Amino acid sequence: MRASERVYHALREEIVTWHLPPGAELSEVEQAARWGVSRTPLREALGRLSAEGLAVVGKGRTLVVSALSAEDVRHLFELREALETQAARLAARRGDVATFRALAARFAAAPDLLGPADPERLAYYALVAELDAAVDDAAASPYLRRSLTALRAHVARVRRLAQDNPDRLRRAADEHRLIAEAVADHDEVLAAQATAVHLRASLAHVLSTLDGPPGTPSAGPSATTPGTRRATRPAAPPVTQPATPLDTPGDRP
Amino acid sequence: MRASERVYHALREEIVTWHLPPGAELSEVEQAARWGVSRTPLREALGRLSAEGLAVVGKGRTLVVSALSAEDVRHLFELREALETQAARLAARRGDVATFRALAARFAAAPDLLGPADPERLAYYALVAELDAAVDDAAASPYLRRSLTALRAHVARVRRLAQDNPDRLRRAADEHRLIAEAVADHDEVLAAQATAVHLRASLAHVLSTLDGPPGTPSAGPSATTPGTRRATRPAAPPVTQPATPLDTPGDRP
DNA sequence: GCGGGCCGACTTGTATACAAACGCTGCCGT
DNA sequence: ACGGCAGCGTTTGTATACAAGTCGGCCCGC
Repeated sequence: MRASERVYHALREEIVTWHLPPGAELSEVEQAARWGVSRTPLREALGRLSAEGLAVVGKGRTLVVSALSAEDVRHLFELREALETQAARLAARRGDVATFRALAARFAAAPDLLGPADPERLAYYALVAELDAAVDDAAASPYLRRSLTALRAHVARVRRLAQDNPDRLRRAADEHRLIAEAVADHDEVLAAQATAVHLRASLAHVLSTLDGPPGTPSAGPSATTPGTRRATRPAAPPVTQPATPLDTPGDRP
Repeated sequence: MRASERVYHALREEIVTWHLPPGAELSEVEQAARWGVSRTPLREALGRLSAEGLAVVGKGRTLVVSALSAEDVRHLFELREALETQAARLAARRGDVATFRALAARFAAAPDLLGPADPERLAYYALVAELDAAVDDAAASPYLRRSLTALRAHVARVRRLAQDNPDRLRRAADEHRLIAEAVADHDEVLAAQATAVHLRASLAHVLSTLDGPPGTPSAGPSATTPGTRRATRPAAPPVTQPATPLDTPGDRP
């Protein structure tokens, strides 16, 4: 694979997973040395990240990882609603019934995925990714797909920002099931509206984990216990900390 | 200004204006020589064009100007509908009444701009651009704005592809007026729907100038005369011709 | 005669060297 | 003591040199 592409995917992954938090400086020489490539392919990678909005120019000419405030999340969901409702509408128009009926069934069984095992919910999120991919394919709209692909990186970053509790995930699974059912029924209006419903609920959940730092009520870990939030993650109260760049990965010196 | 940015804007303009038609090869060395810069900034420019979808990889690793078939136009408008209806909705929610009332009035008077003078309709299209900018500002949604900005290049390219007759432009002006009125009224639903109406009408017009090469009926140049279509433009029947790269611009040897 | 493989030229991908611009620090003047 | 300015250092922007891969054509063998 080309060096520029390899570095692009690696940096993108680090940004999405918050290993490179907002505000982290993306110095060309430093990153080039870190990934064992020259500045030329690295610049290309940074250019793509910048075009995607994952990196922005800082104070000087320095490129930094873009911020992600609560306001940014709101604005991001405004775009997301536009794109995903349209994708759902087109998928409902053109999609294959069996595909989405099967996905709906798997979402109906999704609570089985949310047991104590798999604390990262990898199986659940893989299922969500499958639905996204199926919608993209069914929509069959290249320009829309391109925009959605760029959007997904930001969405994934938000996912890591917010705390997902099992209760929310169960509700989300049902929202996804409704979307899949509507698409399978070729019901364009319902598919779009079900998508909008899901996005609004998702946004409300994300914002609730951001605005209420002490511990707003709602639901606990598994039962209705008003337990504490924000357990495993490195905690991001102001969301935009200056950020430490982290040391080199597993490359040779 | 930076060389890479200058070349990027120049190439983008050439692509949008069909001076570089679909299929035209964007050889690095050739274009670098043509614009009097090195390959490094030129590669950055090509990277941005590629990220925008204005350039795609051809058969080898050669980059060519992206095609724009009737099917592409349909797909483009699927994205456009998603983005612009949302922008209109948000603008209606947040926009300033006076601004859009004034724009509506100017669109009401738009037929005055469509006289025999100004055959390129620069004044009219400038007004449309003003409305677009006002909607973008009022929507105040950075992620959405970014996507819209990228989209506009493709839309501008389509505009040059289609033949705009005064009759269609008068109708379009009224559609724009309705959008501006709805935004001024803070009517989100109507603003989005008026935008959708305009886009569907616009798409239908564009496709009518593509699918019916001989001369479908509808309306003539100014009256109801069933005149001939396709007058001034270089004529693009298969839309995707191999394209001649055109000679160098006004740069020193 | 036709197919496969080799060779060559041209393209892009990468590395490095050079230049310019910006920020920062320290000093000097008021 | 504070503000401004100048010099320096570090950063990005650009150019060029080198490497690698690929496409096309040609030749040879079957």
